[in-house]
Amino acid sequence: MVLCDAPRPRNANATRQAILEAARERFCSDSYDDVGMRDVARDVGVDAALISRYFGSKEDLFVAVLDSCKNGRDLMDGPREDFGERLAREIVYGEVMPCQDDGQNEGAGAKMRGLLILLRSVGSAKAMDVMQRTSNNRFFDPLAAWIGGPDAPVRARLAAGLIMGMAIGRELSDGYSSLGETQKAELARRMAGALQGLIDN
Amino acid sequence: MVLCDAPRPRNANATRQAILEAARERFCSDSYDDVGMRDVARDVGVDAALISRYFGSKEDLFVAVLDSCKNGRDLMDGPREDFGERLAREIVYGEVMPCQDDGQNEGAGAKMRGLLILLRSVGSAKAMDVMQRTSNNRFFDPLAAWIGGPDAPVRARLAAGLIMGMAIGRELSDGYSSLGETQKAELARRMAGALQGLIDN
DNA sequence: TCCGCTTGTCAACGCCTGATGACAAAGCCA
DNA sequence: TGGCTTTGTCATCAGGCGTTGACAAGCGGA
Repeated sequence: MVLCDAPRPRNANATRQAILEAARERFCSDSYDDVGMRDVARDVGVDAALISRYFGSKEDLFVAVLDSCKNGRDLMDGPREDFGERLAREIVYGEVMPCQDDGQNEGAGAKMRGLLILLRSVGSAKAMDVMQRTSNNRFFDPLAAWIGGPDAPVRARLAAGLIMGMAIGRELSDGYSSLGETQKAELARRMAGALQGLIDN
Repeated sequence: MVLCDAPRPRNANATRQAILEAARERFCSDSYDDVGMRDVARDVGVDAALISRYFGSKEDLFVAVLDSCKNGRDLMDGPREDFGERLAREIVYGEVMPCQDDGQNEGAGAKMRGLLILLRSVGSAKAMDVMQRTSNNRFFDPLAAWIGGPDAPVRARLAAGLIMGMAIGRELSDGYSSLGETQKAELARRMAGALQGLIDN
C-alpha cells in the first residue's frame, strides 16, 4: 500500500511505529488469520524478519496494535445527543471499512477502529484468546462508563451489540447495496433511534 | 468427536452425509480458516482425501454445508409474539455455541445454525466471498418476508444486526460472564423488548 | 581510520494446509 | 471363481505460514 522506493532512514523507533501503523491498517481490513507478516512488512518496505525482532510474535504484534488504538473511545467523540445518528450514518453510509487514515489522527474511517479489529478477527481462535482477555477493559467498560445511568453495563452491551451486528450486516451484504436509497435512509433513521434510546434511557 | 472404531460400512451416500454433518458442526464452532479437512475427516473416521473426492474443494464443502442448513428459518419457529424473548434467552442464557446436535432434527443448539456459521467466518476472506453472494437469499430475505409490514427489509436488517452483534458480544465476553445474574436478566429483558419492537412495529 | 553497536536483509527451517494420483480392499455380477 | 466398479487409504506434492540465526550495511565514537 505505502510502498516507498527511497531507502528508509535508519531509525528504529520510526520503523517500529511504521510497522505498528501498517499492521493496524491490515488488522482493520482483514482477519487475524488473513494478515501475513510479509504483507505488513511489504507495506512498510521492510523485511518480515524485522517484525519478529521488534515485536516478538504475531500475537504480540496484534496485542500491540490493540493497545495502540483508542479502542472504542472514539465512539464517544462528539455530542452525546448525536450518538445514535452519528453511528448510524457512519455504518449505513460511511466508509466504515476499510480505514486507511494515518494512524493517530482521526479521519473519516478512524472512528471505531478498535471495534473493527475486534469484528474482523471474531472467529479466529488465536485472536479470540487475546480479545476475550481484554475486550471488557478495553471496550465495554469505557462505553458503559460513558453511557452512565441505570444498568449502564447492560445498555452498553446492547449498544455495542447493535453496532457490531450492523457493521457485520453491512459487510455481509456489501454495504447494504440491495437496499434502495429510501430504505437506507429508513435503516439509518431506525438504527439511530434504537441506539439513542439505549444511550438516553 | 464422533470417532467410531468399527469399520464404516461401505456406503457412499451415508459417508457423504456424515462428512456434511461433521463439517457443519465444525463450521458452527470454528471459523472457515480454523476448520481443517483433516479435522472433519477425523470426526467421521475417514481419510481427508475422500472429502476432496466427494465435495471437490474446501470452498465447495462450505457451500454444501450452507445449503444443508435451514439458514435462519429456524429463527422463526415458534409463536411470533415470543420472538424477542425466545432469541434473547437463547443468546443471553442458552447454549448458542457450539451446536452439537444431530443434523436435521432441531435440538437446543439447532436454532440459528446458519447464522452461527455466518458469524464464525465473518472476516475470513474466502468464506466472505461465498457468503456475500448468498446471504441475502439465504437469510435476510426470508426473515424480511416473515416479519412483513412496512419497511420489512429494513427491520429485518436491524433485527439480524442486533442478534448477530449480541451473539458476538457473548463470544467476546465469554457468555457475559462479567455480568451478574440480575444484570443478565435485565440484558435479556431489554434485548427481548428491542427485538420484539422491531418485529411488531 | 578502525571498532563496535545498531539497523536491516537474506536464506532457510519446520510446520501445516488443501489437493492429487496411485494403490488396496470390498462388493457385485456373470 | 474371475473380473469390474465402487469405496476408501496412503504417500506425497506444492505452497504458504511464522520464525530464526547468520550475515551485510550504516553510523557514531575513539
